[in-house]
Amino acid sequence: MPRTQRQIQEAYRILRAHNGHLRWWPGRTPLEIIVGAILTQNTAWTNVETAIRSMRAAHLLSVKGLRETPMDHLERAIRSSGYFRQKAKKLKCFIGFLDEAYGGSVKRMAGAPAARLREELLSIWGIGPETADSILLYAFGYPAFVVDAYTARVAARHGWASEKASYADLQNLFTSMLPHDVDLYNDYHAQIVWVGKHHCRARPRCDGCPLEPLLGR
DNA sequence: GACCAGGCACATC
DNA sequence: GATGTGCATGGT
Repeated sequence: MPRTQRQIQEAYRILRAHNGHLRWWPGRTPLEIIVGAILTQNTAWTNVETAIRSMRAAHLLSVKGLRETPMDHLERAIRSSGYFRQKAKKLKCFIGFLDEAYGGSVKRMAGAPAARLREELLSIWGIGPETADSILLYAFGYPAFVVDAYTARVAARHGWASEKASYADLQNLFTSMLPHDVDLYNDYHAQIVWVGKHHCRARPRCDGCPLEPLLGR
């Protein structure tokens, strides 16, 4: 087996043994996961948690609530998540699509084929590849491997990909090296975020990183 | 007070 | 296709 494939598989074994299954996504319903996926764009999750609590208190965590609430009210509720005017618009755009294409039913949407869903999600203003794949994987349970800034960093640090690899490059890398398994994709992404937060930052703290033994091999 | 955080759209070359 | 910029809050 090639070095890169061996390392990508070994990295998961190490992280899984270190952390156990991380049980992502931290959201109660598919709609809440979709909302979280939009709110966490380039934003610390702690800020998103505050926004979600505030939305719940204001009864905005439902299709009806999101559809009917005035823009300024929604903006106030999600203020803590940053870019709140943009994100309020993004949430409204998603609900607009959901109403138009699936009669406002998340459950009906979840039944559509994955390839069609990805195209549709990407056509919605404010939803790019990472958000689309997060929704496919964590809200709808399709095997979409999620790539984020941490994925790029970890892959570059370990020599699995070039530093300027595109989103599609990185996604192809992992999906070609791993079994196509929803539960594996779910946890692998969560584990990469864990490594990113604790070790593989812009200024990496490789000392004590469970993946340190892989470096230089 | 800089720097960073589970991106994306848009303008410009 | 690659590169630059605006969007905004809250923690370190």
